[in-house]
Amino acid sequence: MTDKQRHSWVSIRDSIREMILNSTYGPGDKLPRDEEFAASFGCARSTVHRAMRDLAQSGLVERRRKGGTMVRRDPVTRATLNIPITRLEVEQKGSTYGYQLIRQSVQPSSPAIMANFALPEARPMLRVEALHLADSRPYIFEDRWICLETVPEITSVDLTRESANEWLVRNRPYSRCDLRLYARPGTPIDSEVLQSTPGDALFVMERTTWIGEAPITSLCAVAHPGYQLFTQG
Amino acid sequence: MTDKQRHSWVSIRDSIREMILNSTYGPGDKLPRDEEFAASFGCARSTVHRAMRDLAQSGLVERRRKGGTMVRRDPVTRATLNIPITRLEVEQKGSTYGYQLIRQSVQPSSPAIMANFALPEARPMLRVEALHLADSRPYIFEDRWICLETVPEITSVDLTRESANEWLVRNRPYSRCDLRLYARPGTPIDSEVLQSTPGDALFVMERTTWIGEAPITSLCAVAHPGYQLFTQG
DNA sequence: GACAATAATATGTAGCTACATATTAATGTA
DNA sequence: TACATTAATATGTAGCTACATATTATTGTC
Repeated sequence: MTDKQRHSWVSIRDSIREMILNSTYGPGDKLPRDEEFAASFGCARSTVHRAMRDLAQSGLVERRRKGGTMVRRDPVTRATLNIPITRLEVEQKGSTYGYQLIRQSVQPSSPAIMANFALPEARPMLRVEALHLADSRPYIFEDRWICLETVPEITSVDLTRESANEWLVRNRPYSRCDLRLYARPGTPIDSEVLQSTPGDALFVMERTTWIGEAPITSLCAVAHPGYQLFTQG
Repeated sequence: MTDKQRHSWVSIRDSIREMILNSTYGPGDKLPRDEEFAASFGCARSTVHRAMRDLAQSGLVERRRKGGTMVRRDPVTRATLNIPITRLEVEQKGSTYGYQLIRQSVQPSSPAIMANFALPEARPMLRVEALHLADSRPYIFEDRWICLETVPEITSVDLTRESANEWLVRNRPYSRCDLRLYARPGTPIDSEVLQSTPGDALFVMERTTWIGEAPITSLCAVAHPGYQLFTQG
């Protein structure tokens, strides 16, 4: 009974997950308290806690203080996307990276950008349009807005040499990042910049970041036709 | 000096992150050992460990036993996608969900599917083509292959009533999930099923799952024009 | 009965110890 | 020198205690 072998939190997690999946506990059910699980498994509460944290993070259960742990009624697939700096993404594929600043200007934030940041009123921003190249061919076109109040130093960065993407990633952490992915047909402007056919299906990534409540940057990145985004475990 | 206030792992994490970002420690640098950080912060090693785990998971640092902790040379943006069951996604938007089985047949896995699973040879699979509807309008069309060796029970499920999506999520856990996202122009077949214009830009999600080494399902989900995928914190 | 104050409860966190594990560095031997 | 053995080291995990925090249930008062 009280075998003194040590149980890893991974095995405890898998046991609990197994129980949920073979319907010992169904969707919406309340699971036993951590302590009870610990007693039944013959391990410490901290080990069960570690396992439960993992299950909660992966979306299988939901935990609330005092409320206990419940099996989520609506299981979700959680996938982690790794979005590297574009230069590294290109180089990792064995291609030569190129970068081209197209336009740069100070503007009040557009309504769309204000919406992304949920700002009630316009703020002065630096708008940077730039093209990333792989082997001299257009790879990703980005239209980026940088909040000058949050990142005043950006004005003294030479964006013809270093991409705003890279500078921000290396110099500005963010505490929140919203991502939106969709497809849209290429406009004539797209096709000019990306050297693609108008009407082609283009993959678009919109990314908005904050540090605390302060907006940092919001960008719309349009990839060349054929671009794919992967998950990686 | 030795103030006995307790430090939360979150504040420790933020302090370390701050140091990395203001270049106290630069990309590629080796960070002090956990114990040293603990001593300098005046907290326990376990607290530093907790903080470090979080930084490692978010992609800012990399840890190796004995090797120590290093600031990643190539910071990545890690975003977690929540992919709910399609029915719930539709209902959450306040729309009425509909489901329609289009075709279903047992086939040996196609080369493309074998590639997704990295299978050396074909296996018998159930291919299910189905349409998810929102307010009676096409929402997502999915072309799914289910491995019959791993999921033999699927043959006894009435897929005209319950979607394979839902049944699998509720009954088959997976240990690995590969995701691929891209845009492609709609074919005449797409436009027929999705009632869209041929050549329209369509958002495609390919998802392949395994339990252990055993393949479960691989599917290609094509969304209606205008579909967007979000992250959620 | 309505509502505020209080107690009970389950998870969350911090700190400690001890040991496991992976990897590098040092050492010994042919 | 080459190679296997051993030691050293930093992170990873398990177990314990104590306390914090959020939320629910209970109780008391009007």
